[in-house]
Amino acid sequence: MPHSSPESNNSHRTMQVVNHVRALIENGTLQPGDKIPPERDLARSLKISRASLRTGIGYLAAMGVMKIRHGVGTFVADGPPDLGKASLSLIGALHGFQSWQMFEARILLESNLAALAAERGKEEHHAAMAEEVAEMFAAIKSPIEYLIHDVMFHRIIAQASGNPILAAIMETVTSSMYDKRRKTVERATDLRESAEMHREIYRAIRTRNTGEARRLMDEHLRMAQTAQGMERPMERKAGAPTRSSKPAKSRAAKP
Amino acid sequence: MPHSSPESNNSHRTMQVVNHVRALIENGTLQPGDKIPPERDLARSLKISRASLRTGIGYLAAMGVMKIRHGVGTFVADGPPDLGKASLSLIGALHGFQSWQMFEARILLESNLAALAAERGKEEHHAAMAEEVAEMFAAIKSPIEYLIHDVMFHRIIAQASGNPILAAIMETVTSSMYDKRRKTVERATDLRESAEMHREIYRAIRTRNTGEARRLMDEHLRMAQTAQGMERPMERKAGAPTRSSKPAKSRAAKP
DNA sequence: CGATTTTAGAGGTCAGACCACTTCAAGTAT
DNA sequence: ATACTTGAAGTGGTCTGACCTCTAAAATCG
Repeated sequence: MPHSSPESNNSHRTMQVVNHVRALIENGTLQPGDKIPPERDLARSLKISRASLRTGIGYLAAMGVMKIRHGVGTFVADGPPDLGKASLSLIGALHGFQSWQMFEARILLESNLAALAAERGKEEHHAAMAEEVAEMFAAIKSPIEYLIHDVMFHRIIAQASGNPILAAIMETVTSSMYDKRRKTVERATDLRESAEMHREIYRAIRTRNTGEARRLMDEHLRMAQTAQGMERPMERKAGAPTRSSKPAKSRAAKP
Repeated sequence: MPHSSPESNNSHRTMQVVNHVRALIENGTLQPGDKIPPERDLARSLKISRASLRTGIGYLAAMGVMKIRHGVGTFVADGPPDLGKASLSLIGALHGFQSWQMFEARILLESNLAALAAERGKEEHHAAMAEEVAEMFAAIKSPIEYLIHDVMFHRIIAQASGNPILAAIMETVTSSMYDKRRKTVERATDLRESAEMHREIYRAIRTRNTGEARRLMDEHLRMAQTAQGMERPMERKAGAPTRSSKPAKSRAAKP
């Protein structure tokens, strides 16, 4: 399974490291959670300076492919894939992303993910979801703990969708909203009602009612959005937009 | 407007650089396309070594926030935002993303984007789209050039959707498929038919027929998917999945 | 046996020299 | 004059090697 991928930018040595790791990952030598050799050793074996090696590793870490632990070692990332949690936040600042847009993206992604989960979810997923729902009801008194299971529930749905790419995207988007979500949950919204909704969503997915799953998830998230006061603002008639996003001058496709 | 964002990993100095840049971006001092000071100067002004500064800059570059040009300088990224074009490719290799999953994600995103574009698109977008459609018809004989306008057309729709986040995600996904798309287009599919479909999509969006826009985009992309033979494979009854994606737990690394 | 200290190993930072690429202006040939 | 060549300045890329900090596990002490 080839892939080429231009990887336009970056310097020679950096790419050398990235490609080396990529190769190891693709041929199965490196699996999620594995530890890679110490920088000094790896650098020597690749015939490059430790500094350059570090640049490459840093590049991979920035994209969430590697996890560096000071004093311990460098590992291949495991757990739910994401497109680099920090990126959305930075890119967002750069292009002036709005909260309601974040929510819109999340609603769109998750409602469709729920539909896919209803269509393809397996027993193991149903079981895991049921458990999280139960935990939510059990944690109605503890907002912090409730949120953990809430996140888990949505994550399981993403996995159940059978499309890890969409799951990764969702993970990236939701993790960017984690801070605000936490604050909201802490000032005690009606967790009981929230738990009920999750249960309904679970049921729709279990009974493979795709349409209902999508609808319920959509409703659930819109409610959460309202609770955080992040609805899309009124349409402005004219005048300067909050942040112009002009058609972007030429930008010819790559050669 | 604060933002916190945990940014779990990464070392002190790296974050120092990242946050410094982030601050400059957020307070408007740094805008897309701007050039930042030379490494030597910036390093001195931040009171850190050039090596550390470079680590931070590299981190930002990996996420697509900065663009480094050897011998020229380092700039804030401009053009359509993306979540780090390389990341999806790497993460994909790591988690065994399939081509059909990529396409499914793209179809889901773009069909909804088309619907949003139909709902919110402005005259400027309509005009730009019309132009690209015209260019496509004009380039029916030149696959390479056709593709450029094809990409542009979809990109404009993404902009017209009014949600830069979804647009950025789409950009990330589609750019990962660029290679294969190019190969396909080059072995001359019926470009005329393709152009016709784009025109229909354009019309649906212009007339603000959201449902039709979504349907047509969906149809258009499924057709493209079939042309590249990337449909979702038959459902397997039982046995081991191509790549298990179990709930993911511990992290253990064995020395 | 349990708490504390030591130590080995891994990543983080630093300093300064030198290499490679881009630009662009001065110089030279036609 | 015009066009090609050359060279210097500026900027990112890489290298070396020493030293710092953090973690985890082994050694030691109470």
